[in-house]
Amino acid sequence: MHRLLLVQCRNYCHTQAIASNSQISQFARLGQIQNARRVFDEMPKKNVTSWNSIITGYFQNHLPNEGQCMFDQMPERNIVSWNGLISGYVKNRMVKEAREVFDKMPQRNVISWTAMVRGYVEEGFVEEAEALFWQMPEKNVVSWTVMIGGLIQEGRVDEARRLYDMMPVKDVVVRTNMICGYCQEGRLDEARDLFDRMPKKNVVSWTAMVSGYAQNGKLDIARKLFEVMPEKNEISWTAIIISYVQYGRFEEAWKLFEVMPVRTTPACNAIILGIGQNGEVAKARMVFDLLKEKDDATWSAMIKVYERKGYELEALDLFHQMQVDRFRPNFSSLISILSICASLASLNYGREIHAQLIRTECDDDVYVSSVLITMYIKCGDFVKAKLIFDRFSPKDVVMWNSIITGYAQHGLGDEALEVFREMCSLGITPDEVTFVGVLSACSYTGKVKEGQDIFDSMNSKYQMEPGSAHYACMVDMLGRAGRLNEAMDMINKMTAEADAIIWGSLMGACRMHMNLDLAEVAAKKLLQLEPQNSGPYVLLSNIYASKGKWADVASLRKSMQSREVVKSPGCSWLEADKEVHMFTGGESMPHPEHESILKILEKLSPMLREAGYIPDGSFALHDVEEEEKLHSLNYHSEKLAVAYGLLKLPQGMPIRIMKNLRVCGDCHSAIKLIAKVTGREIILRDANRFHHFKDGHQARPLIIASMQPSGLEFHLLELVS
DNA sequence: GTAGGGTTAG
Repeated sequence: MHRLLLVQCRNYCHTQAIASNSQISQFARLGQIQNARRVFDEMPKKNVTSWNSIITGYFQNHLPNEGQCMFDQMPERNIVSWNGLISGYVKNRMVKEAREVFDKMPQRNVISWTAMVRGYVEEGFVEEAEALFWQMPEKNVVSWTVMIGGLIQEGRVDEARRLYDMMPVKDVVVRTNMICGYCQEGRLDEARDLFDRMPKKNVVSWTAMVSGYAQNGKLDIARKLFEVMPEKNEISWTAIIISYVQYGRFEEAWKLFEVMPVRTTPACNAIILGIGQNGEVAKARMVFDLLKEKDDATWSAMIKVYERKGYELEALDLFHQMQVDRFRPNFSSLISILSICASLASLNYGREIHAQLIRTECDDDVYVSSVLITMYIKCGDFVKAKLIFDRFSPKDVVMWNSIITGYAQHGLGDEALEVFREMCSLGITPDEVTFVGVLSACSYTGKVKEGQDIFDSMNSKYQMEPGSAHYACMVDMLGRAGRLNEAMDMINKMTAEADAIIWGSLMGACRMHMNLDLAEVAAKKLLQLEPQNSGPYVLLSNIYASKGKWADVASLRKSMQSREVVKSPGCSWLEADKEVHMFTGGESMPHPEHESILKILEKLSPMLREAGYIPDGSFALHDVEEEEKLHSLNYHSEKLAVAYGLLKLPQGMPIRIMKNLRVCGDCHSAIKLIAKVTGREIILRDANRFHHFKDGHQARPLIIASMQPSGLEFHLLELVS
């Protein structure tokens, strides 16, 4: 009787220990190492498995020191304990420590060897892995699989196949691995052959084959296979959705996303990026909000969408929120935020992000450096931009493009051409973007001859077919120079249809040179291509009004109303007295000091006229009486901002203004003269580029320390909210 | 499902 009780008691204790050990592992897997430890501590009788479980738990939770410490304290060890230590170090990317354990352990089995081979494979030390693999006293299907995986990882698929053929016994895992290897190299037929000959397929092998087709652009085959696979899991769904997004097939991606049974984080991340970049920003945000388990990529996907779609403030807000939710700013979110600093010309915030990149050692990267260069240039700090550019080596074409485009945007045509020539002399082949940069530099600075030569060289020297952006530059260049007929010839010469940007360039040039006939042609084309763009309506209406064709004016008005075309309100801002002041055209939202601003403009008026200023009503957007039209010109936001700068900023300090739209032609000539008669330097950044005014010229920019004083982003947030 | 080695998405 006693004996029976004792046995029962032992069984009970044994069962209890199993339950507790299992709990330890479960907690550890969930990342709750403290709970795991509590269960461990509370066990009345721990066995070697309890110790092994808690040690593995520490390594899983990236606490290798604690794991080693527990190992050192163990009352007894078995081979599982030693193997656990090896794989623990491997998981923590400490292959050297793993090897020390491997060399020190009293006995090894096939698992010890395989774990060690795996350790080398993970670190990319495939030579070491191979050496060890061939020394193994015995191999099993797992060991072969690990080695084959290492070779595949290195792109050595044929060698992997040789090993695969040598294996005495193959199972579904190694077959799937080999299939993936072929898929990664785009060798789909060989993958498919293995797949078809598999004696037993599982969901993983199906998914591997589906994703193999999908990743190689064979989406329709992938989809067919996906439809017929006997069982799907979240990974299968995610794989095909991500591929649809990657190949720009957002509709199909969304349709599948809607019906997938379990939505995973990677699928949501891809969908946010896909539909967001496709313009459905609100829907993307909905997916973002509904996703409970966000990861780094979720946040950066949404931030990127906001950045790409021009929602700067929302992006900054989310970037802030991301950190409130304890996500460290990651590489891709920092890049998005840098682009936003560039578009807001917020140098100080940009510098902060730069510092953050340096701290996290993410700055030594060709991609980051290019974005940094763009940021510094758009914020007006050429010196810093050039410094980063000069220091980085080797530069890729994107980095060259960053600096060339940057110079172009500041009207520094000579510098842009110089860098372009340097690039070519170093043997870097320019791409489409390079030519857009160089041609626009030529256009802004009136270098028609150089521009034409470079345009011609695209085809003759680089075998590159000019695209619509290049034609737009040429039309702009010829148009600015007043060679409107040549610009029109350029358009007619195009093989493809001219787009809205090209006709817009022609229209702008016609307006500049008062060629009403061609302007009408361009505006009518533009009307068809962009019915929501208010520009051509206004211009046509002005043309008709100037000819007294009032019936045409009225019908334009009508179609504008029926299509609900609205002119997006112009808005300029500048910093004075440590505050950002915003100006809108018209009188709907006057600045508190509106009266004083008007007085300044009134005072300036005779001085400007004397300096040769003729108000140009053709830029005004209403077909009102001429007198009134000229009056409303004075209300353009950029002029108000300049006047306010004159009022508030001390003499000698440059007046820096930003505008959300392109500066109007009248304001351009007026501000040029304001700079002259007041002796002030004025830097205006509009939606398109920078304008530097000094001594009555569109000046060459000096080095500008800061385009925008501190705190802009937060002021903007306040202004909007 | 008590502890140690391998496959599919990112």
